[in-house]
Amino acid sequence: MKAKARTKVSDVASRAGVSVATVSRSFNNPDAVREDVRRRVMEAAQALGYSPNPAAKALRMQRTHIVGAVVPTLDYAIYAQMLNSFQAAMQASGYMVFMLAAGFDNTSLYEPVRQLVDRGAEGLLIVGKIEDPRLLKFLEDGRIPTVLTYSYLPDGPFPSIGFDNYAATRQLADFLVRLGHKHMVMISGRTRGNDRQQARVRAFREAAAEAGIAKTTHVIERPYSLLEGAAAMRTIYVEHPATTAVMCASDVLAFGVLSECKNLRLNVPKDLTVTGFDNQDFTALLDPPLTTVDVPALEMGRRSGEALLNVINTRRKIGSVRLETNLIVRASAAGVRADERR
Amino acid sequence: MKAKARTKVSDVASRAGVSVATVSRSFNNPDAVREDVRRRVMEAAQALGYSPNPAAKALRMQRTHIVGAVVPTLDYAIYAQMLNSFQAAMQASGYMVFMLAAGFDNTSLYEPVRQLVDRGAEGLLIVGKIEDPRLLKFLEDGRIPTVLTYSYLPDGPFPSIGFDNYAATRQLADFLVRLGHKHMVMISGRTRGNDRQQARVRAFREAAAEAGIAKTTHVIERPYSLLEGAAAMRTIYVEHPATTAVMCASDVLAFGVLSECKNLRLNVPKDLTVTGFDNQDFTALLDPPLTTVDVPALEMGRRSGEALLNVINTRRKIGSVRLETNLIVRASAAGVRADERR
DNA sequence: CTGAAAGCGCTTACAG
DNA sequence: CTGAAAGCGCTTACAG
Repeated sequence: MKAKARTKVSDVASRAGVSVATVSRSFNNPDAVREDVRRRVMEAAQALGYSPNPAAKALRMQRTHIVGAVVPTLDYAIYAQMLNSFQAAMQASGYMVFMLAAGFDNTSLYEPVRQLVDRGAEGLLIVGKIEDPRLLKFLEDGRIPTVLTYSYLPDGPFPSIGFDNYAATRQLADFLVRLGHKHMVMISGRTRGNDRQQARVRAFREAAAEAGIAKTTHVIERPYSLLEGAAAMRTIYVEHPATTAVMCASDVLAFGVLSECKNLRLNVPKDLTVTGFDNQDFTALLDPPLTTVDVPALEMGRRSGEALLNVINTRRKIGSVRLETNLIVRASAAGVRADERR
Repeated sequence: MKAKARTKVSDVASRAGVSVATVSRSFNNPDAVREDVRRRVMEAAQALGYSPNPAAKALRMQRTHIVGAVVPTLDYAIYAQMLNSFQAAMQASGYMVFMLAAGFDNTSLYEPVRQLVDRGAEGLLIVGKIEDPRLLKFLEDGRIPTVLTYSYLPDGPFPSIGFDNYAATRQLADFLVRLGHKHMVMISGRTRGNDRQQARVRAFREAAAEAGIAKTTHVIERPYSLLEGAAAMRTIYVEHPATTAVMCASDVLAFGVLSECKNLRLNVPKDLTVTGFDNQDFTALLDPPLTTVDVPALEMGRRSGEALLNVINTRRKIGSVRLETNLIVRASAAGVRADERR
């Protein structure tokens, strides 16, 4: 068993009794071909199951119609959704996408991204701020069309389609402060090479500082996972027993926390307020339903696709877009009991 | 701003003072080049940041080193995990992957898969049995290396790396029968064009038939989603009030069922036994922890990658691989109370 | 061990 | 409106 030879322009040309130039024109510039000739060509192509060789086409046109998408992981609903809608947008415009799961740390992205470009990616979608100077230089020197997403970064060298991680987190933290919480812990994701997490931690700390409760608030850094959320909750229970609110940087961490609260016989929200981030579908069905922040994953993916196409086609600098987030208040967050207002 | 011209073999050649043939050989057949010459070439390439044009290489070699992966959706942990490990395996061997989310119905896969091949995919990974005759003919006529996954299909035209959906479901159903359940409902995913779901439904029905309880068992078909699981549970509560066990074809459906049970004041497992499928990480943290079936997603992805590489490189027919699943018994499943053993 | 040349399958400027 | 020919950037059989 061996690969069958693909039919090529010359096959179609001889079957239709025309030159290869005419076959090519029939596909790419149909108006330049007499109608009956074009029809004959198309019939021949159809009969032979012809489709142009993408490598030959790419070599000749200097366009691969491939882009690369760099996400932290596929195994997290927000990124999967984003990628789904990005992919759909690109495919609708005739682009294919190479997907790369590169982890959450953006400080050593050069090698993997370089590989994407070497393999033909004409443009790139990258989640978060680029923290790797080599990569930055490579993209700028090579003038590689690049769009960042997830973070809104209006001052950077590349357009970004994202939301304000600081503002969204700050809104939630301020909300908890107003509910009377003075002993709060934030469970953040890994902050190394991750501007989104850094912004969230900063928002939490500054909210606490401005409320005058910096001394009674803490940040615990953990990888995103259910089990890590649960483990972090046990740590909080032991090391910060006065805590009345736990703010998680992701719904998955919060799910773990909620589950551990059951083991610890802590009632949420009576004994403890818990919040998440992302508004994943399961949050509404947790017990109690989770207060969280709605993030426009599908819209980010779609609009990032449009933006990237724009940059690729026009080669012009375009502006960043700041998408809205929404605080979703559900039963897992409530005010502090009078006797806890120390 | 315009794209910068990429450096090409001839640039490296002139900088190193050799012919393009020698540059090419230095990369692809280093032993055929004198050591000092090769070093000079490599230094020149390094200095210029050279990497071979993939389109030119693909055209000349008639190899794109691209494969396509067709999954139902990215937004479901099992497929995301599978794709992650498939991708890693392919990348390790120098292959890039075009990803395609094509939905759960395999009866009209021809167009999207054809696009993958037209865009250069040399081989394909497809989740589940192919139910589209046009696609089958296209793949067989074109001798396109193809590996199926998720389903174990030893008798089909393509090798498969998957598990026995019938056996896994049957094991679970028989387990519930032994616990004394006589009024069972299965919430299955959509069965149209989906051999995995069909096998699971068949396993459930045959288990019930052999236990002599076919008349008191039912199947409800719903899309995979939390909310659909919850909605299905309300339907069961109203239309099949005698039900003592609900078998869900996915953990996500079961999560929805569990959540709805809380609203309905049904205690699981005292009033109702609930089971899932896939052993997603959250199942252990549900309240109560969910009885489910562990599916080897990562192993499927990795081994499918190895199998596909094997077919691409050797062009030989290879055998299918049947992976093991494990019944994970947790608190959500228990025997029927004496007064319910009607 | 090295180089000149052919050719992979396209598209398009040029000539008619 | 159509065709002959050049050329995109590689690799490799061939000659030396």
